[in-house]
Amino acid sequence: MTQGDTRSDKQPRTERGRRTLRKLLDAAAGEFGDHGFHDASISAITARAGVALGSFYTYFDSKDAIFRALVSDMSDAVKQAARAAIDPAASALEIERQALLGFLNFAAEHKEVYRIIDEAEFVDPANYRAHYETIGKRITERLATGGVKGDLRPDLGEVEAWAIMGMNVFLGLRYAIWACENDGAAEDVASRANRILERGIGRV
Amino acid sequence: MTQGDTRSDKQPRTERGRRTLRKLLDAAAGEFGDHGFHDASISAITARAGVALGSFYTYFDSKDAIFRALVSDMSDAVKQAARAAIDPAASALEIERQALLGFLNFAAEHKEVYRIIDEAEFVDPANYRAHYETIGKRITERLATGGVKGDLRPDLGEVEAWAIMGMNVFLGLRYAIWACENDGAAEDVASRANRILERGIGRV
DNA sequence: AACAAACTTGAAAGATGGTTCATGTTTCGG
DNA sequence: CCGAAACATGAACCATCTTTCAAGTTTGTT
Repeated sequence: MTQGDTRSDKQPRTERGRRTLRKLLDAAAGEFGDHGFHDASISAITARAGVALGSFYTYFDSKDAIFRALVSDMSDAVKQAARAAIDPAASALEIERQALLGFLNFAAEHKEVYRIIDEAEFVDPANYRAHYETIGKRITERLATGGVKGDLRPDLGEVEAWAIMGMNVFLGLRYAIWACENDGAAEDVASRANRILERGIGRV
Repeated sequence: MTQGDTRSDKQPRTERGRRTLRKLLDAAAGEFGDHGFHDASISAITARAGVALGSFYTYFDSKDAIFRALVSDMSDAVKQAARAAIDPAASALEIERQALLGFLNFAAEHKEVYRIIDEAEFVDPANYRAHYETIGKRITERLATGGVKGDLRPDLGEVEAWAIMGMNVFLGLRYAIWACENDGAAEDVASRANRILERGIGRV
C-alpha cells in the first residue's frame, strides 16, 4: 500500500534482497534522523547498513526516493500508533486524551520519526501535506461522532480538528522530543491538554 | 540586537554597504522561501539581489550565516506582529484571540517567513528552539496575568502555553499558508479557536 | 549440475554549488 | 582633490556527493 503503485522495478525478488532492503530502510531512518536529509549521505546509509554503495541503486532510484518511502512508512506508523492507543468505547473527550498520550509515547520512543516527517515539509511537501490532512480528517470524524453521541458540541469541524492536531504536535515536540527531567510525565501533559478541551482555560 | 554580539567583522560601514546588505537579505528571504535552504543557491541569491557572487562574502561568512541572520530577523518580526495585534487592555481570552488573528494575517502576508522559521528546525536548531521557547514563555506570562486578573484559571502553565502555541501554528499552516477559497476567513478561524479556549469542545 | 536472474561490489564519472582571490571601482574624511 | 578603506567583481578552485557501470557472486529453479 505504502509503495504499491508505481514502485518502479525495484522490489526485491529473493529473501536476500528483502533483507538488504530492510537494512537500507533502517539505516536511512537512522541517518536521516541523526543528520537530516541533506547532511545524510548515501554512502553513510550504505555503510551503516553494511552494504556496498552501489547496492543502494538496486533498491532506490535516488536519495529522494528512499526518503519518500520512509515518510510513507512513518506516516502510517504514526497513525497506527494513535489508533492503537484508543479505546473506541470511551467517551469522545477520553478518546482525544488517549490519542494524545499515544502520540506522546510514540514520539518519545521514535524521535527520528518525528524529525523525518517534519523535514518532509521541504523534501516531500506533497506527502507532508497528505500526512496532516489525513490525520486532520480523522480527527474531524471523531469530533463529528462525538457530536452525534452527545459528548461534544455539534458544531465542531475542521478548524477545531487542526487546532487539536497542532496542540498535540507541539506538545510532542516540547515534551517528547525536547523532554527534560523536570518536565511532567506524558500522562500529566495529556491530562492538562485534555482539560483545555473539556472546559477551556476560563475561570471555573 | 538580532546580530549584536559576535557579528564578525562584516557590518557595512557605508551607505552603499548597508543597501547591498539589505538587498542580499531580501533576496535570500525570497530564495529560501521559494526553494528551501538547500535548493537555494548563493549565486541565485546574488543574482536576485543584483550583485556579484563574490560580494556575498563581504557580508556573510557562509550560506548558513545568512540563513541564521534571516531566522533571527524573522523571529523578531513574528513576535512583533503578534504584539502589535494585541490590545493590552482587553480580557485575557480576547488577547489570545487577537494574538492568533494577528499571527494568521502576518503568516498570510509573509508565507516565506513561516517556511524559513520551519526550516530552521534543521538548519539552525538552536535558533528554532529559542524562537518557540521565547514565544512559549510570553504566552505563559499572559496566562499567569489572566489568572491573576481572574479572567482565567489560576493553574495554567507551560503545558497550556505550548498547547495554544501549537494550535496557532497549525491553524496558520492550514488557513494562512495552505489557504484555499472555501476556507473561512481568518476572523472566523480565530473565533472558533478562541471558543475552544473559552469553553472547550464539550457539549454546552 | 547448470543456467539465468537477482544481487553485490567499489572505483570512477559527473554535477553541483560553496568559497576564495586578485584585481578594479567607489566612497568619504581630511 | 587625494588617499586609504570599503566595497564590487566573476572566473576559477575545490570539496562533496550522487549516480553509473562493468565485472563478479549468490540464489533459486529445472
